[in-house]
Amino acid sequence: MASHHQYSISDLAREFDITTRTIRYYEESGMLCPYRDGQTRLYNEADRVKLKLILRGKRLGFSLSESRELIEMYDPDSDNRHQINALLDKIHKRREQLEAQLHDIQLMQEELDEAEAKCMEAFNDD
Amino acid sequence: MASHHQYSISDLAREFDITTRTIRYYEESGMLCPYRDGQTRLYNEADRVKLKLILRGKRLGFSLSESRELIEMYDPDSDNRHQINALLDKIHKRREQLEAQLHDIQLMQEELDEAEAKCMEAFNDD
DNA sequence: TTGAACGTTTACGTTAACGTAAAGCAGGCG
DNA sequence: CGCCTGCTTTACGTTAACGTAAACGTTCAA
Repeated sequence: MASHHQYSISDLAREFDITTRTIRYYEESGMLCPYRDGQTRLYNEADRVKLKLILRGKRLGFSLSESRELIEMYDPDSDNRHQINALLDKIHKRREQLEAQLHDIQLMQEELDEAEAKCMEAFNDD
Repeated sequence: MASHHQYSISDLAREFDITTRTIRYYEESGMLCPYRDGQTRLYNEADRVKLKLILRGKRLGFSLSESRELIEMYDPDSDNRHQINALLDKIHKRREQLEAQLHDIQLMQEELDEAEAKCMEAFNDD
């Protein structure tokens, strides 16, 4: 059912507005392992999604290794109970972090409201 | 109206769970300039709030200089229209960033729900 | 009075996340 | 054929945000 797209490294670089160096660096760090046609890297849809997740993690302030942990949760290689419990624990902690972050964002948004109002006010005082 | 508290550098370090080096580094970067009693730094409530803002910015994935920009918006030194317009522009852009970030968080929360469900499922399959 | 417990400065070290430059191979085109 | 475009590798450089160590000055309780 479709979506057997192939992407070159610069296709992805263009789409996500990053450099090819960045993509290769993510591969160096073991976060991507594209198929090779000879020397040339060929990326499929799964690779593309992974890259997207990495970049979203980055926007959320996660380090690469933190993002890797998150992404590894979706890999179907969890085989024993101990692993699964560790994963559930990670999920729980991550969720707490996100909620704290949500709170931070709400606070900052309120303050942006105030700051904006203050600017407007200063604008009318002449 | 009180709140003329004084804090030592390690008071703040303890409260926010960071090192004194970190606090001094923020001063080096021009984000804090505490009162001095001789050589010794003495921080007041305003300094404490500033530090809190810096750390919140950090949790939100902002660099120090980005946080500085945000904090400077609250300093009452904006004197001309050009400045104010620039500030309003910054506020607008920051708000867009925050909304994108909110979206990212929501997505990630949904995925955490799914991941958790998947784990639970694997847990029941025995 | 001495020795912890706090503070200070100066200065070099470290890590993550790339940037950048050099040198080279593969394919298409005028 | 020569050149351009796009890919590759290797490898050293860079910046932010501190860590860490050395050497020194207070203060205060035993």
